[in-house]
Amino acid sequence: MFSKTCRYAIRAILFLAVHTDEDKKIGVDDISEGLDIPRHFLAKILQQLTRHDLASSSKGRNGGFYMSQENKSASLLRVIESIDGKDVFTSCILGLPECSGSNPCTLHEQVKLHRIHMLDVLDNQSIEEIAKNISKENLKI
Amino acid sequence: MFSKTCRYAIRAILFLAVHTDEDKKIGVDDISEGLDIPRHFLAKILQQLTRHDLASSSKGRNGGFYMSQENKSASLLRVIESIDGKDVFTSCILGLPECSGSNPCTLHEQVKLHRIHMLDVLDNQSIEEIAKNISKENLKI
DNA sequence: AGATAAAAAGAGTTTTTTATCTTTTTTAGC
DNA sequence: GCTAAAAAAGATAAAAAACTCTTTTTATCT
Repeated sequence: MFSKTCRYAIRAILFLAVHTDEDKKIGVDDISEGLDIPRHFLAKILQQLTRHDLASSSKGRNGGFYMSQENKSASLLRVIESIDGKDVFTSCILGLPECSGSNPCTLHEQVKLHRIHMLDVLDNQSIEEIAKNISKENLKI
Repeated sequence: MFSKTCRYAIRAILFLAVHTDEDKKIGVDDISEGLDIPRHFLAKILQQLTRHDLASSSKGRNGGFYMSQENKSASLLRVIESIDGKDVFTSCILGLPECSGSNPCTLHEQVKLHRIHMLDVLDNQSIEEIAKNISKENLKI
């Protein structure tokens, strides 16, 4: 479904959403340990996410990564799209370049509903809401 | 969603289902041309599919690939699983090894329905049925 | 039997993804 | 100003996926 990088990104974002805010930052090492994701690779991903305004960071002593209130109001879909590309859920499932509603591939109609549902799940709730649910239900990240 | 190899495999299978049967075989070159898939790579994929009994082949002069009636009665899910592995639709969407119903990850419940629907679409119709629909509706492969 | 045409098998190569290592820049505290 | 601690950036390495080329095996036709 998603690339490994993307799965790491989702988990990192949710981890940050649960554990940080404007006045509670956290370093790559701690995130890496908490999620069991390779340190340096994770650092690259976090850089990418902050560049895309999906997370925040501050350099220097007492610095670290965190999610601002604004960051937390975004949807997971934006995270996914920033890593795996805009068209993960819209491009043809068979990889045909000119597949569309008017010129559909075999699976086009059949997969349509499923994708709409998936988009719905990923776009119609904020990262903050998911984070609250994680804390409440004690879910794994 | 699926690996490139898997998408090629699906298309090759559907192409064979539409264009061949026990007495009408077709060579790799023609399939490769018809679908615009790299020849040698496609050959490997077809070998893999025949080894898994999802397509058939005969060597030597007048040989080629084809789908037997039995082959055509399988579902696309089997094709997908034979290439991308058994657990494309069952493994954790975040890649967590021990994610399950009793010990779910954040997205587990939210994605569950969607996956069941997808499985349904891919498992509850035979390749033959899909092929007939392709011919009838003149759909792209 | 020999030639030919096909898939099968094996052995690369290239590209992309994933991961690591090193250096630079920035900030805070002393 | 100096030091320490952090992210940012750059460069490299390893692994996996995608793709290619060559040889071998098998069947058929003449």
